[in-house]
Amino acid sequence: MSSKQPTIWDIAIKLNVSISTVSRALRNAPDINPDTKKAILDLAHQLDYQPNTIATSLRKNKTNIIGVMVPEFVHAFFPNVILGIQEAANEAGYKVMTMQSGESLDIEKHNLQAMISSRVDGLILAISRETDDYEHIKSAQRKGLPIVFFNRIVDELPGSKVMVDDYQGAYMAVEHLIQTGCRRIAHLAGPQNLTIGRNRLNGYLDALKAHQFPIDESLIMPCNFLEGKARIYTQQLLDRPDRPDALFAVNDPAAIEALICIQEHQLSIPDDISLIGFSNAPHSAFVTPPMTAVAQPIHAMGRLAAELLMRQISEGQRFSPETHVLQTNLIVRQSTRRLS
Amino acid sequence: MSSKQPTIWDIAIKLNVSISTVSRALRNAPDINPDTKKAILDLAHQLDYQPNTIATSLRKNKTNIIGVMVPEFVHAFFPNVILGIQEAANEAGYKVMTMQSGESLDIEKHNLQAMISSRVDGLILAISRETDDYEHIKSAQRKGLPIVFFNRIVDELPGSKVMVDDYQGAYMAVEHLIQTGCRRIAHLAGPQNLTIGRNRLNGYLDALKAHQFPIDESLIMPCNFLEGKARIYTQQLLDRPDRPDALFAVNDPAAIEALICIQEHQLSIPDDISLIGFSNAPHSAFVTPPMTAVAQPIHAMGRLAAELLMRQISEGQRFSPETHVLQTNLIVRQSTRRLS
DNA sequence: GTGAAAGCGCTAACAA
DNA sequence: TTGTTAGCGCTTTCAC
Repeated sequence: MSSKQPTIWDIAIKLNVSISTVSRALRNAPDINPDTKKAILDLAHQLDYQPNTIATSLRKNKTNIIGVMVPEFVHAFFPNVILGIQEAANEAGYKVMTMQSGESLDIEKHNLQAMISSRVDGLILAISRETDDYEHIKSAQRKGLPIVFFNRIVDELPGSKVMVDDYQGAYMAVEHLIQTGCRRIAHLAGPQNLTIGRNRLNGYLDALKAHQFPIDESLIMPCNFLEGKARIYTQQLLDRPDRPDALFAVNDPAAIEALICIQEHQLSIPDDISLIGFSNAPHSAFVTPPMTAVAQPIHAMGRLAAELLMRQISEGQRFSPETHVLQTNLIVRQSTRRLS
Repeated sequence: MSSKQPTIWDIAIKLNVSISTVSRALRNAPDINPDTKKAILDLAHQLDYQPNTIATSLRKNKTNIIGVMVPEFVHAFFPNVILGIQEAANEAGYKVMTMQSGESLDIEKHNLQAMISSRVDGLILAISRETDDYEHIKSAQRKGLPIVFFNRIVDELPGSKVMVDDYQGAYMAVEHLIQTGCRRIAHLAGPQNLTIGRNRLNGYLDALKAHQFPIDESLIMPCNFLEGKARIYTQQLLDRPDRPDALFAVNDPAAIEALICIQEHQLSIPDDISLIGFSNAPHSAFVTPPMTAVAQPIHAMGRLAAELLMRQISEGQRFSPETHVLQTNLIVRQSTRRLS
C-alpha cells in the first residue's frame, strides 16, 4: 500500500501520551489506566488504525504465518486439504501462505527459500513427484523450521506426518474386486519413490497374494501421477488379448482417465471391466457410472496437519514429532459389480 | 522459526566490512568492488543466508505479497483462478496470500482487516454472496489499497474489474436450448445483488424475448449459490404438471445438483429435459451425460487480474482502473439435444 | 501507571 | 568503493 497508514506514533501525539502507552492499550496489557486506554482505543477506532504486523513480526521474530506447499492446486484433493488447514489456522490466529511446486523439484526448492525468507513460522508440505533429494528440506529443518508432512511422506525425514492408511485402503479395494468376481486385476500405479505409491502397490500385491492370485507384473502400470499416462496404459491394457477385468487406480485423476478410455472402447463398466479409484475428492460420485473408491478424510487431514504444526511452533524443542495414520473406507458405488 | 538465522551483520563481522557493503553485494547494487562482492556472496552461500523479507518489507514499506480473497475454495472455479494468479504473481516476484470468506460478510470483513494488517501490496477480490454493504471495501481503498475485482463485480466500487460476458454466455446457452427444440426453459438463478446473477438472468430473459417466447416468472428459481437449493427447486419444477423441458443453471454446482435430481426421477437427459450449465471448471465434461456448458477462460482471468493489480501497484496514482470483459463460448456436449 | 530508550534486520541517504 | 547513521513500526526492559 502506497499511502501512509496511521501508526501508534500518530495516536500517541494526538493524545499526548507515549507510544509505549499506546502499545499497551492496543495489546490489552495490564497496568494501564482504564481512561487512558479507552481514549486510545476510541481514537484508534476513529482513525481506523490497523496494526502493522510487519513491524510486530520483525520485533517478535514471529510472523503468525503458516506456509503450505503442495504439488498442485487443480484437482480437488489439495484445495480441500488446504481448506482444513486454513480453518484450523485461522481459528488460532494464523494466516496461511500457499504455494505450488507444480510437481517440480526446482520450483519446490525455490518456493521453500521464499517461505524461509518470508519467515513463516512453520510449513505444511506435500513434496513434488520429482523430489528424490531432500537436502533443501533438511537444510530448512536444520534452520529450525518446523515442518509437517502430509500425503507424500518421506520416511527418512524427521517431523510430524499426516497420512492415510494407503496400504489398508488399497488392500480393501482389491479385495472388493476379488469378492465381486474379478480375476485379472490391473493397477495404475503411483511413483515408487513416494511411500504413497509404494504402500498402495503393496496393498494391491498383498490382497492378491492373500487370495492366492498370481502376480502379473505386466498388469502394474507406472502412471506415476503423470497426466495422460493412465489413459495410455489403459489403452494398452484394453488392447491385450488377455485384457484385465478390473482396474485399481492409484488416484482419482488416473481413474477418470481410465474411465474415459474404457468408455471410448465401448466397454461396459462394471460388466466388462470394474474400476476402483483412490479418492481425492467427493466428486468421483458424479462421474458415470458413479465410481467405487477408497475415501480419505481429506478435510480432517488438513486440520490435523495444522494443529500438529501449531503445537510444534508453540512448544518448540519440547515437542516431539508425531505420525498420524488416518483410516480410509471403501465407498461402493456402481463402477464395480454387486457382491453376489 | 525459533532459532537464529544469519543476518547481514553476521556476514559483515566475519568479513570485516560494514553491513551496508554486505547489503550492496546482496542486492546487486553497483559501486562495489567485485572481489568484496564475491567474498560476501560466497560466505552468504556458505552460511545459507536467506534475506529477512520482514525487515525489507518494513523498511521499504512494500511486502511483495498479493492478497487473494474468494468466497470458497472447494469447487474448482476459484482454485483454478488462483492458479493463474499465482503463476503471474510468482513470475513477477510476488507471493500470494489466500483467504476465504466462506460466503460470509463478517469473515470477509475480518479477513480484509487481516490483509491490511499484513500490509499486502494489493488485493484480488471476489466478494461473498452476502456482501451488500461495501463500506469495508471502500475504507480499504481509501487507505490506498489497490483492489482488483473479479467474477463477483460491484459496479459502484472503483477499481479494475475482470469478468466474463455473462450476459452473452447466458444468451448463447438459452438460444441453443431453443434451437434444439426446447419450449419451456427454466433458470436456476444466482443472487440478484451480484452483477453475475443479474447478467446471467438478463441473458436468459433476452434470449427468450428475442425468440418470442413468453416469460414465465415461476420458472426462475432463486438458487443464489446456496448449496442444496438447486436440488430442491429442480424437484419442485419436475413435480409440476407443466414441467419444463430444459434447465439453464447459473453455475456448475447448481447444474450438478439438478442433474442428480433429474436422474433420481428416472427422467432422461436430454430427451426429457435438457440441461446446460455455466462452467466453473473443465470437469463438467466428466459427469453423465457430459454436460453442455458455457465455458469461461478461468486461468486467463487469474493471470489478467494479477497483471492488472501489479501494474496498479507499480504505477500508483498514474494507473487508471480497467475493466476487462472476457469472452465465453458454448461447449456442446450431450446434456442437450442435437441441432436438427 | 507511564515514559525513555534500545533494538528486531534491513535500506538509503550522506559522508568520507 | 566503503562506512556511518537514521529510521521503518512495533515491543519490551528498565526507570521513575
